[in-house]
Amino acid sequence: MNNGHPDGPLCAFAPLPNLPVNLIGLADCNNFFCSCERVFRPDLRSRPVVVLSNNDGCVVARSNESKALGIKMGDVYYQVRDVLEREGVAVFSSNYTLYGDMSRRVMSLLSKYAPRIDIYSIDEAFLDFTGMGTPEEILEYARRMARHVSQGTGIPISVGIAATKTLAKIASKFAKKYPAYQSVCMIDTDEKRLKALQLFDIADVWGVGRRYVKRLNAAGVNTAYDFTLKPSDWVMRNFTVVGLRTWKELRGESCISTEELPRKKSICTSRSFPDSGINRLGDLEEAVANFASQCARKLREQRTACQALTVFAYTSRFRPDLPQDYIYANCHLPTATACLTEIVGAAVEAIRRNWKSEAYRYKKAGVIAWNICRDDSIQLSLFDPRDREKMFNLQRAIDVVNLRNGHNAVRAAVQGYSKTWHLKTEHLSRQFTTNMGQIIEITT
DNA sequence: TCTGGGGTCCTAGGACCC
DNA sequence: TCTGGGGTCCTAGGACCC
Repeated sequence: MNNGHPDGPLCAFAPLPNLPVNLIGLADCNNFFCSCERVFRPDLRSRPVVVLSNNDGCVVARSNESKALGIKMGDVYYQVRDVLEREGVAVFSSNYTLYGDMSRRVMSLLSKYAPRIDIYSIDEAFLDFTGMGTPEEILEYARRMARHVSQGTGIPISVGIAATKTLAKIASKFAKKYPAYQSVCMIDTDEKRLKALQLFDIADVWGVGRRYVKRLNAAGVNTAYDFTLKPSDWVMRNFTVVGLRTWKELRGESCISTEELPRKKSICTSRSFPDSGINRLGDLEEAVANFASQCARKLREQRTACQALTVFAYTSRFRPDLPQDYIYANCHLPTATACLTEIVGAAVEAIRRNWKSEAYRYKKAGVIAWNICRDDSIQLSLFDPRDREKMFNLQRAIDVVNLRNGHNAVRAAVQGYSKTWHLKTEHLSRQFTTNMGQIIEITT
């Protein structure tokens, strides 16, 4: 293939010779959060449903009926509340405990269908179908998989299959949109690929966000097909290697790896505060201490430790009438750690050091742990005054106690109990699948 | 009154070294 | 008085994803 200056579509898209044909599947749960809520509320099966973000801030998931009513992703709840009420939409606060557990069930069923599965997000996974049969066989196989997941969990899924991840994403959107595909759409020939790209808006391509769309439209690119006609050096110049990867993937050249996801490189816990935010140092310390404690727990869960922390807090940009401020504090730890007391201590110290005054109302704050390494290969420091082994044992004892008695049964004092900064969740469903006390009841 | 949370990757530019 | 150039590392910021 000449590098980026196609003479014409057919020539440009001739399949590469002598390369094995990959077939990558993308299984995507339909309207995942809404579907999770519906599993336990069959009365909602044909009623519109929406799920709200933390603090009941905005709409983050919509059932098809809600989409048809014109409810948009990201709509601000208080601005659409009247419409939702008028139309009889069932409204839920985010119930991540429930969604996480349902996700595990879906993924566990999917993993029975492919030798390699790459869980990309809470509701999506890539499956490697390469070499598992003829395209027709794989199509049938994937349809069986989709039926199995839907029967086994109550969550409907759509599957796209193609030579690259980006094309598989496109295929899955077709599968979701047109019932005739019976939940699975496969792009296995160049002819189908060209047709799909011509029908596909560039704005909906994986890896193309709002900023890119603006620039692409200005350059006359409106469909995914238009983009593939641009020369590669133009793509490189304007959209860096990131855009070039997408360009190649659309042309059928796989370059987004299907390797297993590595351990996380950063771990973040952050929240918005209800109402207009908090302005007392004590409250902010308490919130930051709890975020830090959660980061430490996530680090230990994946058996890692971190050597740097960032603590941030900022005021609401939607309130220009209030004074604006942004606290951003980095701190490095002498030795990598996942120990509650150390991480909470460092985070609280950082926020104290950067505190300005009660004139600011902080709307959101968070803690990011980074410089992460495995906990079995921590580089020790010669000048470390602490007894590492003792701290490690203490942490393990705390974890054991908390496992039996709940997350924060043993906590740092500064984590407190005041909860002035806690989330608003006025429409929370129960923890049907993870809490014996909230298990579903059948009444006759 | 009320506007989410948790990630990754890439690049530009400054600091620093030889 | 004259004051280089190339490499590497780190960080902030911008873009993207769900």
